[in-house]
Amino acid sequence: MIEKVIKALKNSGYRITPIRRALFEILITSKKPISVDGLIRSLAKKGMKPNKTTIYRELASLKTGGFIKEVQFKSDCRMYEITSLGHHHHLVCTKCNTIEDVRMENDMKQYEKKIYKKMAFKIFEHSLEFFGLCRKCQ
Amino acid sequence: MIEKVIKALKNSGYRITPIRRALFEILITSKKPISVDGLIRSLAKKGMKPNKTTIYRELASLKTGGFIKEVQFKSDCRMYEITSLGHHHHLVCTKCNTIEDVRMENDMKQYEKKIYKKMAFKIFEHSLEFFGLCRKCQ
DNA sequence: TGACAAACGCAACTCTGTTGCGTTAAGGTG
DNA sequence: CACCTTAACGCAACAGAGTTGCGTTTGTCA
Repeated sequence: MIEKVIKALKNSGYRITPIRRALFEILITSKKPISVDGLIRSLAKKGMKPNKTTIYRELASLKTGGFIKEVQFKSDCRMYEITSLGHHHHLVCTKCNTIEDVRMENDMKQYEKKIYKKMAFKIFEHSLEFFGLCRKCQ
Repeated sequence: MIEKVIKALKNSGYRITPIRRALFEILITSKKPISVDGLIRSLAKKGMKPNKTTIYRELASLKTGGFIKEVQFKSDCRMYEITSLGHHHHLVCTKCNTIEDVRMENDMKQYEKKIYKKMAFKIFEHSLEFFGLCRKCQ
């Protein structure tokens, strides 16, 4: 998995630096959106203390490259996740803050068609987040 | 419309100050989410130059009172809209930045039931935004 | 192994939003 | 209508996320 991504990065002209590799390891094993703060702390656990500027620039670069995706939840916290996980939606537990993924694309396509017919609005992308209580917190 | 809201505010113990009244006039006539910056500029057009602290506190207070709702789109910009418009979703044009509303609650209820059955996640709230091109920008 | 540009670190900065505190004024009471 | 209480307000200082400029380091390719 990681080697596949590394290869894709190389093909896109990215250099494989220790930080970049570690960053992808974290994003891949995390499997759910992670904040800049979370990334920096995960990197610290690997013994790396990169400057925050580096992280921000890295995320911006990888985002324009299409390798990662920015997700916005309530309040502040911008979060990032790997795009290779495919498009999906999030279940955010308002109690323990864990995030689960859900997939239900076919249904959403229906919506988008309906909206285009009704309002002539051409949709390219959407973001859908659910807030509630996870199994454990109910 | 505005008088109805004013009455509801009074009933909830809010005082009716010039700024607060103007704020609701703006939110009502806007009919779509508006940013803090947008609010301050709209107030300026009415000849009011309130301190930004006032606006932030006002929005926080009205939010906990349930009179307004915070909406998060891509990137930064927190936006606010009146709750009396009812729950709905947004069509954000990525070219001209205009925002339209869509309503399709029944369908979403179906989703939430499906998710509960499948994943035992109890949903209380969701946010759904579509990004694309509006009729004019296509 | 040397050259070049991408990647990096550092410091200073910008922008959004917050906090503390003293002042003003909305609205209820006599 | 005058008075009183406290919500609402303004100001200044602050906090945190993210950005910019610039000089240095390092990955990669010839």
